[in-house]
Amino acid sequence: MATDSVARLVDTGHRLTATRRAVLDAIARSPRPFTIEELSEGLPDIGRATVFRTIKLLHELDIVCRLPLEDGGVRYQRAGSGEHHHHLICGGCGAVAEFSDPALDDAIERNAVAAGFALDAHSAELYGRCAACRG
Amino acid sequence: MATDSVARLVDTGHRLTATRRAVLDAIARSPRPFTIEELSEGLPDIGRATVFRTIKLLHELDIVCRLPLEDGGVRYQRAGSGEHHHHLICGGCGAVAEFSDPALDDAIERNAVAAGFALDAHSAELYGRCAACRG
DNA sequence: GGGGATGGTGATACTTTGTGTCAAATTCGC
DNA sequence: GCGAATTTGACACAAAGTATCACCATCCCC
Repeated sequence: MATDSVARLVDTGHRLTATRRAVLDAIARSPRPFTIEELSEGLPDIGRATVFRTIKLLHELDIVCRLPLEDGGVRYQRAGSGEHHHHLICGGCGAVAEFSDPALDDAIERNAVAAGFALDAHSAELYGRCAACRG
Repeated sequence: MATDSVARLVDTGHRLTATRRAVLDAIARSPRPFTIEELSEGLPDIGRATVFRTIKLLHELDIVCRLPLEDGGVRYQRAGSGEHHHHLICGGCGAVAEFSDPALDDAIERNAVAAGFALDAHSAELYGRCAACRG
C-alpha cells in the first residue's frame, strides 16, 4: 500500500483511518487511471462523498494526480513520484506517461516573465496515441 | 460583431441565425472572460441549452477559447486570433494574456516523441498574478 | 417570392461531478 | 480507557453540461 503515502498523511496531521487505508489500497491496485465513480464502485462500504473527500485530500498531498482529459472529463492516478511533472495521455487505451522537462518549465517561466506575470502554477497536458496504440 | 466570425460560421456550413448573432454580439461586448451562466443571464430571451450549444460550436470553430481555471472552473473568451496559443490567467483580476511560443511547442513535441507518442493536441495554462495585481 | 428540406431553438428533464450539513462513529494522545 | 477532535455516511443540494422533442427559422431551388 505505499508506506510513504501513509507517512505523508500522518506527517501532515491527518488521521490514518480504515477508510483511508482502503482507498489507498484500491488506488495502489488500480492498473489504470480511474474516475471517482469507478473507485467508489470498488469500495461499496465507503460513502461516495468520502471517496471524493479522500481523493481531494490525497491530491493536495500529491499522492494522486488529477488528469484533465481532452474531452473535458477527469481521471485520477497514483502519482509516480511526488515531483513536479506533466502527463502524456493516450486517447486510445488511456495509458498515461509522466515526464518532467526543465526546458519545458523554463519556456513556461520565460513567457510568464515576458508578460509581466508572477507565476504561481501551471499545467500542461499532452494528448496523443501511445506506441502500442499506433500498431 | 466580428465579421470574420460570421464568415467562419457560414463557411463551415452553419446557419447565421438571430440567436447566434446575439451570442456573438454578447461575446464581443464582454470585456472579461465569462462563464456560460453569466452569458446566459445577459441573454434572457435565449435558452440556456442553446447558449451551451452555441459556445460549444464557437469553440470548435476557434472563435472562442475555453479557459480551465486553477480551481477547476471554466470560463470562455473570444479568441484573439484563430492561431494556436496558450493562456496566462491572473488569479487576482481574472485577466487573460495570450501568447504563443515555438520553443514551448517544440519542448512539448520533443517529449511526446521521446515517449513514443504521436501527439494530437496539447494544452498549457499558466496561473499567476498580472503586473497590475502585484501592485 | 414561395415552398420545403434541413438545421436550429426552447423547454424541460436528466446526468455527472462534486460540495455542504449534521449526527454518529472512529482515532489518537494521554 | 477516556475525551477532544477529526472523520464518516447519508442525504440533500449545486454547478455544468447533455438528450429529447415539438416547433420554428433559414437557405436553396424553382
